[in-house]
Amino acid sequence: MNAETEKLKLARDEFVAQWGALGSQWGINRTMAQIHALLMTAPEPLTTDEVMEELEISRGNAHSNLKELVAWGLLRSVVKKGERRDFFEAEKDVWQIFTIVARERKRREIEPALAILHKCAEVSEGIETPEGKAFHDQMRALEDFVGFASKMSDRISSMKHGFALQLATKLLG
Amino acid sequence: MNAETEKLKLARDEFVAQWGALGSQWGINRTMAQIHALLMTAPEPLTTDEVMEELEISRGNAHSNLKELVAWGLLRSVVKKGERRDFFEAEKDVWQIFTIVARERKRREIEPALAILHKCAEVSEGIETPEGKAFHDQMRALEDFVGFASKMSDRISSMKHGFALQLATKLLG
DNA sequence: CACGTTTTTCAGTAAATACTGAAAATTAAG
DNA sequence: CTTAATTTTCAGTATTTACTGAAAAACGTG
Repeated sequence: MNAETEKLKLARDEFVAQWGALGSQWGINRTMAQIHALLMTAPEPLTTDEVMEELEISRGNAHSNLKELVAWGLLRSVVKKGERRDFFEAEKDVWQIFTIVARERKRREIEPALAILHKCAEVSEGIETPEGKAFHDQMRALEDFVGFASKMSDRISSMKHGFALQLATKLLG
Repeated sequence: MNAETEKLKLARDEFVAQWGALGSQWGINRTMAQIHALLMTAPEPLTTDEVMEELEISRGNAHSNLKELVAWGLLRSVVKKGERRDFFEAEKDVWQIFTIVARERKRREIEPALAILHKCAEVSEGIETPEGKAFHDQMRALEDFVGFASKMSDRISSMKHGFALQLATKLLG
């Protein structure tokens, strides 16, 4: 292996390791983030066994995290002609990755929050004590804000990359 | 206790419990989210002992999570005249809460990611193999996007609530 | 359908994270 | 300085979450 290939391997290993560590900060588990990093920087789709070997993890672990990533839409499973095994490839387009993550976070974080806030605003409607009014108002304010953020997220996610960029540039200017 | 007060207590307990459960989905621990919910809906600042009693948690637990929330800027510790104990009150303004959370997430999630991406783009600069070029390009694309998102976050967070709302409304219209 | 290959499941275990409770440190007031 | 109130620390423990490895199921081929 020549010097350049060696250098690339080191950089890529670094990326995989660090991206995995970052995953913990986000709600994502380390292995899942590592697999994502590995496949985002893989020239070709990989099999489960290749992922297992590269990251030194068990089959069960590789399998469940690959499935999870496919469920998110961050990976696709592809079939190669004359091959029985599944291959996995990552979505590499940054705007696509962003919209997928935004949509998933909305589903898992925003929508449940909205449901709670709505219910609490509902049941505290019409309580006449000052404390009751304050609670109700606080729930409504939170509900309105989160609902608004949710709509924003949808709008931006459904934009074409170029349009979002143009709009954002205007915002930053 | 009359019917209305009872109803409010139930609604508030529900909110605290559910907000805590949601916390897990985010990277935040359950107790921290519960304390935040409790104080966001408290008519008056509370002491550590009151938080302990309300949530049935230990002193150590209450203490460390209160400190963490103060560090985030989501709680303030206030002194009452003639009282030795610390009281804690929550920031209740939704726009303030949003900017605090956005700033903290940026610091903990975006900035470390940027550092990694920048370093990996750096060290893979100039590798002449196709794989090296592809890796470098991917790192740059990610770095650019994340850097851009970071700037956007700053801009929006530093806006006045009214202005952000107005701008967003235009965006949604 | 029988057999090798690949995927999926899951009970048991390991690792990471959060919590308790009591002791130590700090603070304020006489 | 002494004492009592309060805050902080932290070793030990509990809980949650993630991982392993092997067995079972599903798949595809002759």
